[in-house]
Amino acid sequence: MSNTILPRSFYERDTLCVAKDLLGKVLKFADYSGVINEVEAYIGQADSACHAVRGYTTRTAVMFGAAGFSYVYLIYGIHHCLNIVTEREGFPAAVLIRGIDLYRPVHLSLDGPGKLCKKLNITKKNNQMNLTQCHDFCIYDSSIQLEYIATSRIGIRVSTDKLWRFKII
DNA sequence: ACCCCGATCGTA
DNA sequence: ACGATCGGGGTT
Repeated sequence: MSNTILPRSFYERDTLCVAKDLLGKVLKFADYSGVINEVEAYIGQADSACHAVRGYTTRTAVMFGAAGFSYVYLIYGIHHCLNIVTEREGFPAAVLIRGIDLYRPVHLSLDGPGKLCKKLNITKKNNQMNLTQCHDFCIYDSSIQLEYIATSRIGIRVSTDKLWRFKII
């Protein structure tokens, strides 16, 4: 398993490429490590499902910022969701981490962005953190190459023609 | 100051 | 397939 932290240049690319490439990579947060197995892409103001569709606001500011930063928000008043900002500065986009196979400190399949954040104790306090410079919160490179499927995004009632959810099979 | 609704989850 | 749930983003 690689110990190389994915650099800014990894995230500062086309969001669909970043999303697919994140499959099989290792999410590290505090004492937790797990292999990413499901993600979704949210891309720019032309994507009506993207939070930034209505432009620059307090909440979406981080999506307009530098790639490789976390975007954590509360959904349904209950669940937190973890995203990683992508693309160049000024272009709002991110990849939602929907599932990981946790292998440290315990083996556990975490399917669903809310469950994932709850188990790892990721909340808004972890919003806007730089994932490219610290071993406490980052994503490690990996040579794992796996097949995946592309589907429409979960819980989204618009743009269902966009197959921007990617899941390892 | 307040209204509205959602990038979910668990149960059926 | 569907309803519970409620914090906070966006607008007044």
